[in-house]
Amino acid sequence: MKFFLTTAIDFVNSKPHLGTAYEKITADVIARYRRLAGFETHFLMGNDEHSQNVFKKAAEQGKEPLAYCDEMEGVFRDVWKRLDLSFDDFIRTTDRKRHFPAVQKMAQACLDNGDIYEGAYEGWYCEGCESFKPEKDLVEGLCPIHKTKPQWIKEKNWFFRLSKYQQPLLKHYADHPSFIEPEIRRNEILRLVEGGLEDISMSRAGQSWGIPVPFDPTSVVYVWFDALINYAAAVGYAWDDEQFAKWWPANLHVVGKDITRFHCVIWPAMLMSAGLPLPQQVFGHGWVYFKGERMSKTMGNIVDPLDAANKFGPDPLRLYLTKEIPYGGDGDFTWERFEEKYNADLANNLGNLVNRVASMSERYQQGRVRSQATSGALAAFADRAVHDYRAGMQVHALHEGAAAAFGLISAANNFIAEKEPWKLAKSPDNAAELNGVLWDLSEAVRIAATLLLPIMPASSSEILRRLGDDRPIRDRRLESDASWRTSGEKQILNAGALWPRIEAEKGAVHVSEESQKPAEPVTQAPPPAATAPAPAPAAAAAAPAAAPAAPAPHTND
RNA sequence: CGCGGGGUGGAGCAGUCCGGUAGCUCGUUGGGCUCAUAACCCAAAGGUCGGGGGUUCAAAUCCCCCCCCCGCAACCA
Repeated sequence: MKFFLTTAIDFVNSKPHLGTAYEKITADVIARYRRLAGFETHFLMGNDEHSQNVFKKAAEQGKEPLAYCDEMEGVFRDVWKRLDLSFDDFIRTTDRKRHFPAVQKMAQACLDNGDIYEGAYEGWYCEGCESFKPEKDLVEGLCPIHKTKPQWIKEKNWFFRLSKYQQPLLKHYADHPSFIEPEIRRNEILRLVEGGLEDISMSRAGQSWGIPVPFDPTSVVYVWFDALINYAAAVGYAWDDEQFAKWWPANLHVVGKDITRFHCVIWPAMLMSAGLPLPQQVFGHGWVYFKGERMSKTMGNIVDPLDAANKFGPDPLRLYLTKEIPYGGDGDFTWERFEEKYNADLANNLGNLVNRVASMSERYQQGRVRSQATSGALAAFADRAVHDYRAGMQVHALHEGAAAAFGLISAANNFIAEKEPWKLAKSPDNAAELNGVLWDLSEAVRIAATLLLPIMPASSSEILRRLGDDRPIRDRRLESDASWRTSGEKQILNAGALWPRIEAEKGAVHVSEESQKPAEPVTQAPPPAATAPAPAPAAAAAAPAAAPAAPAPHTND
């Protein structure tokens, strides 16, 4: 079984912020889950470069647009790498080998199918904004941003006959109820399409930055029409039929809720016109707000995901974003809450559990724990947790998957209190029972860590390593590794705290102060180490320690 | 009649589609334990589920009305 998923490609006129990272991280969790579940998985990400904003930004910096984009690719890849994203491919819309031919082929295919025609677009055009302004946005006839009078201009445009696809789209939605998820987005789109569709412009005249329209060299393909095609372009459309046949159609497009309409309306219509199969599903995730407010550059409240990743490794952030925000809905991020969850879930529960189990194993049995044939209540609990986890993850209820894993962790902590191994250790008569308790605990931890591999790859690998299993992530499978074992033995390593508590007087995570300031000219240097709290270096050290087990992007675990 | 999201114990949230003892995290209080990262376990206090009306044996959940909060120019997931 194959699974091909994508994220939206990003404009490169600014570096990724927490919201962008949220989409990539959750998509990565899905991708890693699919691999763990045994799917042959292809996870695509990329950059969207043919935007006038990108063009302008490059000009501002006195750079050639392409050179600027090359540079930004490095910036993006660096962030993604530090967040431990396991994408298999990264496409850029300036890719002349893959993307250009795909866009041109699809444009031609739509033309050949009679869905593209020449027309004129006219309206108020603001030169400062380089865009048309709807009448209602003008303030006393002037552009509200530039305070200048826009010109009424008429521009030759090629139009895509979107209106023709209203009924086919509605039929597709009806025939494929899970095409749009979650349900709320589906309802929005249904209503939108039921209200009627207008043809859309798919070209721009007189611009140089873009892909030439194959049947009109004086125009370039409009950035949205261009961008959507990346999904097909990446896997071979127009340049490798065999690869394309293997991966297309995509199983899942993960996108933000603001652009679901492009993916649920325009993109499927384009594919229908070009005679290609439609993706299986589009998932429109919600926004992550910062202290209840939308992150925006002008507000200056952009959170840099690397602020968290640099101090604690990517995993606490990955956990927060998947576990604390019901996937599909909006969520909120604050440093206080991040810290709270770090302490509760990682330091107090999972981390401490690993520590107690390892410590007792070492103290009582020199780290050697042998299997026992009979499995008790904890095993039954683990089975249920795995079941709940799969049920959640399969439908992208990532928060439920995470909760299931942590339910098992909690059960294990409970189990310790109930069995009181330290009492058993007082008499040799109880040796067998003690070993049994430790075995059960090590199994529960092993399974919980396995379930958490997609969410916290490096940390989970490290936990598994301490339990005597250092196989790479790519060799692990839910089927075999998330089931309770009744044979074998483990050599358990007691290696110290994975996540030292943040004992903050008002927060060790005080990069927050920086993040709240209005955006500054770009600081690409990591936050000053001097502000790091005492425990932080240890925490940071813990994750990197596991780094070798964490595959770099492109190596596809 | 603009659109959408939301209003659930002190804080932050889930549950609402498929009505039936209101659940989770944090915090508070009391107790337990000592393997562990002052962590862990148990118990308790704390809610008219925004307000009103309706349907029902039964409503946070379904129907109607009202109130309040947040987004809806652009960059932006």
